[in-house]
Amino acid sequence: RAAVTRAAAAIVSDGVAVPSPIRVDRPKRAGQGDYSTNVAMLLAPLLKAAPREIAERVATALARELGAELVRYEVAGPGFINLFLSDAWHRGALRTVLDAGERFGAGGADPACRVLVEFVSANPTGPLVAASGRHAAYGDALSRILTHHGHAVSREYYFNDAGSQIQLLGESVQARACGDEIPEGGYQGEYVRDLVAEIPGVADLPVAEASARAVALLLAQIKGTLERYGVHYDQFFSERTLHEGSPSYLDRALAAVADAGHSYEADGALWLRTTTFGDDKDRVLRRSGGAPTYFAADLAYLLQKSERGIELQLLPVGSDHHGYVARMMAAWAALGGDPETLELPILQFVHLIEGDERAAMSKRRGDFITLDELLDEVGVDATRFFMLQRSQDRTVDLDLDLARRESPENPVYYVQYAHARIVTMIGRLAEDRVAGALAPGAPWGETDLEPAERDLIQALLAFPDEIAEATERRAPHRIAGYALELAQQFTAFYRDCKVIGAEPATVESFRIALSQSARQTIALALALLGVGAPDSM
RNA sequence: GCGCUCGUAGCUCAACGGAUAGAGCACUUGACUACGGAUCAAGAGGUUGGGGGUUCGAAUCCCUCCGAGCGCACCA
Repeated sequence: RAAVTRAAAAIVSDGVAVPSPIRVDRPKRAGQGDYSTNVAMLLAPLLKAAPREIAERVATALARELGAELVRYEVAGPGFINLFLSDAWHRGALRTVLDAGERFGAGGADPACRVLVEFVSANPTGPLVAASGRHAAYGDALSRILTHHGHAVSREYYFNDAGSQIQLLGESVQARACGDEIPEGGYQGEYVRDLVAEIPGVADLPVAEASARAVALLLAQIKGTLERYGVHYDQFFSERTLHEGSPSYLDRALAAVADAGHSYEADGALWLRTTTFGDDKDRVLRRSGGAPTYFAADLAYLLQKSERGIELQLLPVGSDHHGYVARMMAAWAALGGDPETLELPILQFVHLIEGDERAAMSKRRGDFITLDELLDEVGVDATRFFMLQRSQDRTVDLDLDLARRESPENPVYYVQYAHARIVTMIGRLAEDRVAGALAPGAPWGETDLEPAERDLIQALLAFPDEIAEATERRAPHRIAGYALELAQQFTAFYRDCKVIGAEPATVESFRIALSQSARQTIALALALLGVGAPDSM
């Protein structure tokens, strides 16, 4: 890509900027070269010349740039330049992959910045439900990808430990303990009974105390589930702390929006004029009864985060909360925040399907499948991969009967199998034989490469672009798709090219190195998804 | 009614301005004395919901219609 950019710059006159998103892609169809670029078609309007004529000029300049590495080129279609690269170029490329090691594809962020990913953040009024598995897998994988890309990422879980829902939880537990009817809108799940057993004398405690004890127990349970799922947080942030101190963050946030003239009193309540910033209607900050709303705490939390020097906040929310996006963006703007630094990706629903039935899920009714139950049945790796393989803006239908059968429906097994197979194969070789094959400057032969070898190298080289794409689109599913494609490319290579015993020994060395690079990159991609790369299955 | 998101192979989805729209599952046919058959090869399967526009080029961007999901509290 750098060579193409230089070649383009060489043919434009001074002062003309080369258009920035120059594409250098692997063509979908065979016979269209190893790589293909659209640069001539981008330059055509600027240079006021026919794309194919420009393509010839760029290609001539490119041939000088690349020397013998460019075997030939052709100008095709409306003005694509198809590039055919030498085997030596491919071998050199493999060397860079191998030498990069675990850092392959890393550090592309420019500029690198401090990012906060706040995800799941389910209130501790019950166990995590299966659908939370999507949020947990998404936030965690996104964090891993952003980190690999070079950003400094912290992960946070914001939990509500104050307010009406929490009081309702305490009342529900006490009602259950006394055998009374659960209050209107209260929590009815079996886990409420468990809480009664775990909090001795709960019926006689003050409600606030009962609530606090229940929250502590449920939060510990949630943390345990997340640990099991392989999701680690840097901080669990308590809403209550935003109300504490004098002045509290809540006080300061309210003062900040008041000073900026964005809040007003009406009907006895305090309102934030979110309509100034594109929201449908203004929102209440403090109720006429005097109690702050949850939204007011959101403002306080935004203020608290902005004081930590965070440069980008990512706050994935469920599609049922999408109405939240406009008001959060408005809140951020009212506090003087830069709209570029707050993003709320929307995650579509997970539907659990059992037989023909769509399982309804309600925490309050206690009618739900927990994430722990899902993990018991399906396992961590398969659950994570399933949750991550689809774009976040698609709903996921999770068929429990299918998942229980460990059917090949979930391609995670295919990817893991490819990894295990490489480990076993390389394990058959003596350690010094492998070390020799991988060593810097090891001879890898000069015979013609097989098509499968070139394809596999090109698949490996696509990884850094996939990281960049997944980062920009906040789209971990790109990595899941990549892992699958890479595993398929390796399997095709493995079918066509014998590794152990290949003649001459330099070819064997090269194929050992290629296999090792594939193993390393499959493991890396799976690691970004939080999925294990087993040595055997 | 207003808003957000989504309509792509029989099913589940990918492709987010590039060439003749790709995978997996299911279906049909074939391959196990094999560096791991949890595999592989081949076949069949499409007016990208309809219409219009922008562009050298549109599944992708814009408009409109149709359909689906979800929102539209001084709850969270």
